Amino acid sequence: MVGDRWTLLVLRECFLGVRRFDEFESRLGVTRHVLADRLKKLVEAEVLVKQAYQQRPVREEYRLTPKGRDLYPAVLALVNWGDRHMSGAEGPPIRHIHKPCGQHMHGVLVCSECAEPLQAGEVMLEEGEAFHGQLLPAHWHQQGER
Amino acid sequence: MVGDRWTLLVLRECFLGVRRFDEFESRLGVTRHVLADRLKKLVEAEVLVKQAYQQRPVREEYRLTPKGRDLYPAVLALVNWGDRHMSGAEGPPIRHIHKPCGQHMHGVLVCSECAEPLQAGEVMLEEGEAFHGQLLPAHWHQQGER
DNA sequence: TCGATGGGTTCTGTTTTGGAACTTATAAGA
DNA sequence: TCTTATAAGTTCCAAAACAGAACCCATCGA
Repeated sequence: MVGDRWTLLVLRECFLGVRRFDEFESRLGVTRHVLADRLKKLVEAEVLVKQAYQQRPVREEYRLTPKGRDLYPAVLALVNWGDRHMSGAEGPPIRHIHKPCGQHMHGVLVCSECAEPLQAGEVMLEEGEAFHGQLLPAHWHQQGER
Repeated sequence: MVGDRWTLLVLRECFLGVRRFDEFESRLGVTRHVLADRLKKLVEAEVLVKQAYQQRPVREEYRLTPKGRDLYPAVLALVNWGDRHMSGAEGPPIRHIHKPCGQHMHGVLVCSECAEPLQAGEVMLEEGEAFHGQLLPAHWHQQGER
C-alpha cells in the first residue's frame, strides 16, 4: 500500500497536521494529478477520510482515521532511522518531545509481552493459519544472524 | 530511499533471511532488471553489503549492515500494521515469537525516555539546527488531534 | 466584472517498470 | 567432447507511472 514514491510522504505530512490538498501539494512538490490519485487510494484503504470543513463553496480536507493513526509507529520509525543515519553534523531537522514526560525522545520498539527492546535476530517466526503461499526461506530455521 | 514499489519488500525478505539474487527474484516476482538496480542502490546506501560466498565461479550474496539492521523497527511496524488491519478471520500469515521471553508478540513503540507507549497526538515538534527549508505547517502549534 | 481560492481534471512527453531473451563463468553429466 | 544446469546479472522493447503545464468549476470579495 505504501509502495510508491509519495504515499509515505503524504502520511508523514498527515502526522505533521497537514490536511488540505493545496498544502500537501506545496509542501511535497508532488504533482496535483498524482496527489489526487494517492489521496483517493488512501481514502479507499480507509487510512484517510475526506470531510467537508465548509459549505458554499464545498471545501474538503483529509484526516487520519484510527487505522491511519496506527501507522504512526511505522512512520516515526522511518523518521528516527533517517535522523540517526542520514543527518549531518547539525543533527536532525526536527526534534521530538514527548508531551507526557516533557523530554526530547525517539521511538524504541519493544516486545509487547516483556517490554524489552527488539532486535531482528531475537525474533523467531511461526506459520499462522492464514499461511498459504510461498514458504518461509528454507534456511530461516537456522536462526543465524541476518 | 524506500519510495518505490520494491525496496521495502526486498528489506522484508532480508529480515526473513533471504540473501541471494535468485531467491529475492522468485519470492517477490520482481523482474531481474529492477531487482539488480534496487540491490545496487541499497549497497550504495550502505544498507546492504555484497559479499562473495564462494569463488570459482564467484557467487555473491547481500547481507544487512548495522545501518540496514536498524531498519527493523520500521519494517516490523509495517508488518504489524498489516497483521492488525489487513488480515482476515484467519489472523496473520506469520506469528512472531520473542526468543528471550518465549511469547507470541508484536512490536510496541515506546518513548526512549519514559518508556510509555507513543501516540501521534502526544508528540510535540521543535525545529533543530539542521532545519532549513519549508516550515512546519502553520497550524501545528495548535497541537490538536491529527 | 475581475481576480483569487480550493480542489480538482486533462493533455503531452519523459522516466520507470515489466517481460522476455541474452551473457558469463563454471561444473556436472552423457 | 558436447550439452545442460546454475547463479547473477545485462540488454531490448513495450506498457505503466509520473512530471509539468494548462484548463475547469463554484464561490467570494473588491
